[in-house]
Amino acid sequence: MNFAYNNLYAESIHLTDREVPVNQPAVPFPGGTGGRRGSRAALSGAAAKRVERPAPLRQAVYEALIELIVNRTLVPGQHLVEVELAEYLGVSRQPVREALQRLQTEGWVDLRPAQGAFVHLPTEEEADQLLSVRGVLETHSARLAAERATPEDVEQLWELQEAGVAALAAEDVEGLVTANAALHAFISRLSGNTVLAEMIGTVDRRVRWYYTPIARPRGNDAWNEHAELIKAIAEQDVEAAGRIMTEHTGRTRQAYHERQAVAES
Amino acid sequence: MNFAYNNLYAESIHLTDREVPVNQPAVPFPGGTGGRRGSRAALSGAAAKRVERPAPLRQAVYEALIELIVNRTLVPGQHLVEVELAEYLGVSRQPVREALQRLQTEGWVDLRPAQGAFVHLPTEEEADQLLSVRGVLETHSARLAAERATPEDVEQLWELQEAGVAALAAEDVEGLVTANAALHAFISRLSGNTVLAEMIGTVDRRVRWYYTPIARPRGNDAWNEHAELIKAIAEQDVEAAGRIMTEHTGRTRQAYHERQAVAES
DNA sequence: ATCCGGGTAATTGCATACAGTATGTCGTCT
DNA sequence: AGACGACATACTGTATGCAATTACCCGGAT
Repeated sequence: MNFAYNNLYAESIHLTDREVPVNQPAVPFPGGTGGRRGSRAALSGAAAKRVERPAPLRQAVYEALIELIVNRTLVPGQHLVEVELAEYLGVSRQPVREALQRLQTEGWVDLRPAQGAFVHLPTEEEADQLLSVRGVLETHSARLAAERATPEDVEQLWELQEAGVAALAAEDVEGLVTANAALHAFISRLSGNTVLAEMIGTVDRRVRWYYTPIARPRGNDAWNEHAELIKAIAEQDVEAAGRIMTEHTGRTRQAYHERQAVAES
Repeated sequence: MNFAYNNLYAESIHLTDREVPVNQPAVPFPGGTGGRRGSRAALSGAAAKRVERPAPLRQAVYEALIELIVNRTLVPGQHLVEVELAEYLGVSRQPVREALQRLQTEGWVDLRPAQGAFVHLPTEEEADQLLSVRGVLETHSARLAAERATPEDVEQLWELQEAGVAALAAEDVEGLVTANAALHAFISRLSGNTVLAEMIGTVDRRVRWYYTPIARPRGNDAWNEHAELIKAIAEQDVEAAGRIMTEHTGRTRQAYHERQAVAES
């Protein structure tokens, strides 16, 4: 049953965040085990992306598990048995455990001592709180983006907007979600605040997990609001950008609850 | 050299966040390995805290490492060799590795594939960004707290305030930092948003790491601002609470930079 | 002298083995 | 029949072993 081994590499080796493969600018640190790193002056300018590091298995496992959770193969509340995951992914328990550690701190699974990992089971209250936090972070990011966006950035924003509208017209739910994520991610990057952008990244990913089911009906309004937002950013209108983003995320939050209400009836 | 083994248990077994030792309300999950849990009707009402779970070593290691980082035993940029840490803490490499995973996602260390863990080396820019995000989160939390605080809560706030002022008078830097953390943590809990509170918790802890050196000079003003903030919360004045917190965190941020400027001269 | 090369030591990454703990089941006693 | 208790099983937690990669060191060539 370990067909997935290849799959794993073929599919999810886009080592996105974290796990920095770069070598730091050789800072001479005080304590340390002993300076083992020599200084190599040249080549410092070009931001050359080091190719093909031996991407650790834990990274691949981590991403594979998120994928399995998001697409509901692993359902909330499910007990994740380490050896099962390991066999399924064709690795040993070790990288699985390391991935689980990371998944825990990011809220995807809960680790119960001596009992193991369980796919996180979000309550409606928690989802609401997450959406609330998301609103605050996104608003801040929108304001900063409005301050700093260049015309080229705005150009890119419009392109992302078009992609989203196209997906909307094509009823491409998958594409819609992706486009939405891309737009918000780009704005967060425009903010120039890396810490903020990373935080939004993880929060949004979780939001998307809870929220995917309602992406469709909200689509129309959402992308109109996106257009408004881009306009505000283009005009560097900080207040407007912040206000629109607050409303935008607020409506998303509301849509979530309405959908919940329907789902329970 | 493994005297630290006892230390480790004696000192840092206050399993704070995460690692939920509670047994969930027995949700019947669809997939799962198979329902192994029986239902026990009685005793369900009383919220009895299950005592003394076998706290995993990784948890203790995690906390020990944070302590070592915060108190500068492990200096930023330092290469953390797994077997050294393991020997020092009196455990094997395994729990160390798991702790490092978690430390990475929370920004304490950087993991470079095939090279190991390095204590995170914060740039001034990053510290600024973190302080910026902190301001936003804390402001949100202050507003929510103002909405919901009961007179009893306000009472507690004043007690925390007194503790801080006392530490200030006694020139107790350690106590000052602790009191400050306690006050902010309490407010974040008052917000009623658990997700927000947790996020503030981790952000604040990192801020404290960067910021501890300047806690003293800023102390006086900070605690005056705290008093203002509590007043606003007591009057349930949401706008004022938010504004004061924004200013408060903004000043902290400014103080950080001024201190940096001094340090570099 | 500097740059390039091979060789060596050190360290990570992964796998496996063992021990401890919790759960489920069956039998027995009241 | 219900409840308690011992046994068996499954899974996690921890330790150890092995292979692969990396960084360092030193000698030789340019």
